[in-house]
Amino acid sequence: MKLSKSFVPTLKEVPTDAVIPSHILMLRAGMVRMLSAGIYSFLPLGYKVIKRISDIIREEMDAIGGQEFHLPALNPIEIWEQTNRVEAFGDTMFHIKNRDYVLAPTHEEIMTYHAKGVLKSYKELPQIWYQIQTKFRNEPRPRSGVIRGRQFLMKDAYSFDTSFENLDKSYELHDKAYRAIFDRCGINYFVVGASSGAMGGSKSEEFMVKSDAGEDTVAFCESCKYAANVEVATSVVNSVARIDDSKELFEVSTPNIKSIDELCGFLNINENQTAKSRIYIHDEKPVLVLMSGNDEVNETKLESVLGGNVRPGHPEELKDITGADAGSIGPIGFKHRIIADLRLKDGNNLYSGANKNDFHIGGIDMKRDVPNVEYFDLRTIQSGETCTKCGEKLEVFKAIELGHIFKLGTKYSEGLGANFLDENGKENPIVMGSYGIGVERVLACYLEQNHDDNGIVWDKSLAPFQIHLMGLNMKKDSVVEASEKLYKDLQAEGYEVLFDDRSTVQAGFKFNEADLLGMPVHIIVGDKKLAENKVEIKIRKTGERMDVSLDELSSKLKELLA
RNA sequence: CGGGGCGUAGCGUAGUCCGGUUAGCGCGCCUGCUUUGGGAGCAGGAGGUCGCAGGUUCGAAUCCUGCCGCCCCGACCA
Repeated sequence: MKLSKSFVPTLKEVPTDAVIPSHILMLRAGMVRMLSAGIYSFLPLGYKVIKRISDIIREEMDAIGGQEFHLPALNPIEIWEQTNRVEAFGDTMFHIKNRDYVLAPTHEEIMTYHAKGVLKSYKELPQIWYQIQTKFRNEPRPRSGVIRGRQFLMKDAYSFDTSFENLDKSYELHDKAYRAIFDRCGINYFVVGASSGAMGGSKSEEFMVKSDAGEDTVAFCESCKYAANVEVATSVVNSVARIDDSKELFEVSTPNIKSIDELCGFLNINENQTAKSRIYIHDEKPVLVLMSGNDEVNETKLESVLGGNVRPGHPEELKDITGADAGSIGPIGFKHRIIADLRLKDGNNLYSGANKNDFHIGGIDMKRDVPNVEYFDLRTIQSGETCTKCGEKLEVFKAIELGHIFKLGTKYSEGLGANFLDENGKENPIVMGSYGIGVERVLACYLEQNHDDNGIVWDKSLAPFQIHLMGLNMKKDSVVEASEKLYKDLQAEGYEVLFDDRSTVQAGFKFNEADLLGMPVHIIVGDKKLAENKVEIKIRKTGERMDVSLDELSSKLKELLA
């Protein structure tokens, strides 16, 4: 592709709306342009990379027996009503105004619809069906460029099996395929066991990339590769020590003391001598949750302990329930259910709120004074805590979810009546799995991980072009002649070449733009070296440069781009 | 949906508090000449409903009201 005739609108300056590196680079390298919040047009260079990623996905999906579909984005709303997902998605689903259609946010229903009545016999299973298409979700807040958009490209696959045992096999196939895909894309990722949530599946794994732009928070152990969403992550934590001499309860005046830090400062005590109280509402009834010191309540853990949704009590409610405002609430005299984090188990000589504003109570003995308390793991773990698997330090950080594989079970086959006949002629719902990859996210994550101050650093697997050929002074006939010939020859050898043949820009401009666009190998044709029958090669990733004679160029490139 | 910020030429911005020339600057773009190995120089030029709609005023980018859009934090995230 000749740059003089191409639409690659690069930017020298950073657009103000872009914050994270991948977004900035996609805009600066002329790969995408925004149409509206969370809605992006892919320009030729960006779309070329999207096609590379899609091709890798396609190859690996086909390798496990996947069959590619092309499905409608416009769906009759009735199908979605059969699985109650119009309600489940709520405002996240786009609705068409002048006909009863919705824009598909995913395709479980549609794939199952096609399986229904067609996959009738156990002899026809298993099947793996997939598609790589645009999905639509009315995200309340699109962000981070292409990472969270209102429309986005997704590869989603669905497996159809006769049993949960066979589903395990399909699941394993996808697990392998996903690792192959992300490896080939050059992504540095890790796999997190996730809770399967409301989808009713038994197992689920997320493929994640560490990034401050991520929306998930995960705990990761570098040493043993333990990884878990912080919502469910555990760590080795010592419980507060029990002291031999258990004091009596006593009340202390603590004017204007609200936080644990203030309390510790005021009384000159340690954080682990305190028990923080949080009031949650569950089933319309208050529950007092006691945490040690500044430990944060993990609401996901709390919900799984209590069963069902919880919400923090409103400030107005707190006074009604406890007689005090937040900051002075405690277990002594509290009339409703009390649960506490495991760290507090059987602790004594603790300080907590007195359920009276500006007072705290000391000398609390959990065994003696809070006899009905129940203990659970309720804390949100923190970076630096000890891994329960190997004893090394855990790291907690933000991550982007690139892919998700999970075992759906029969929710959709039952909802839509997709059944098959087994060996005994008995009708059973098809057992399904669901497997997604955010295609643009692969691109964004790659860029997050592969750039330097000058721009993108493409690996040959995703690079839009393998070679960036530059004719430095295109007003000199020798340079024009030599670079044009190279352009043709290299293409004839099977390389994809971006040729900066512009006569209007200077050498320095071409170098900087080449660094921004980031093709793996740059070939620089200048008149001085050409006089010696040589050109210069630059490796983008290392910055290494070498002079190569035209005779040896072909073999050198084979070596570099093998 | 809550909190914060922003909206002036393709991009980046000054001017807005305190209303008053023809809305300024850098990059980019067009023409010409020069230059040609790390984002060139000189000269000339094009390009603006100052987000939109009302209002106040002799006069509004600037003040007031409403709306729209974008970014960040939070809520949300099958």
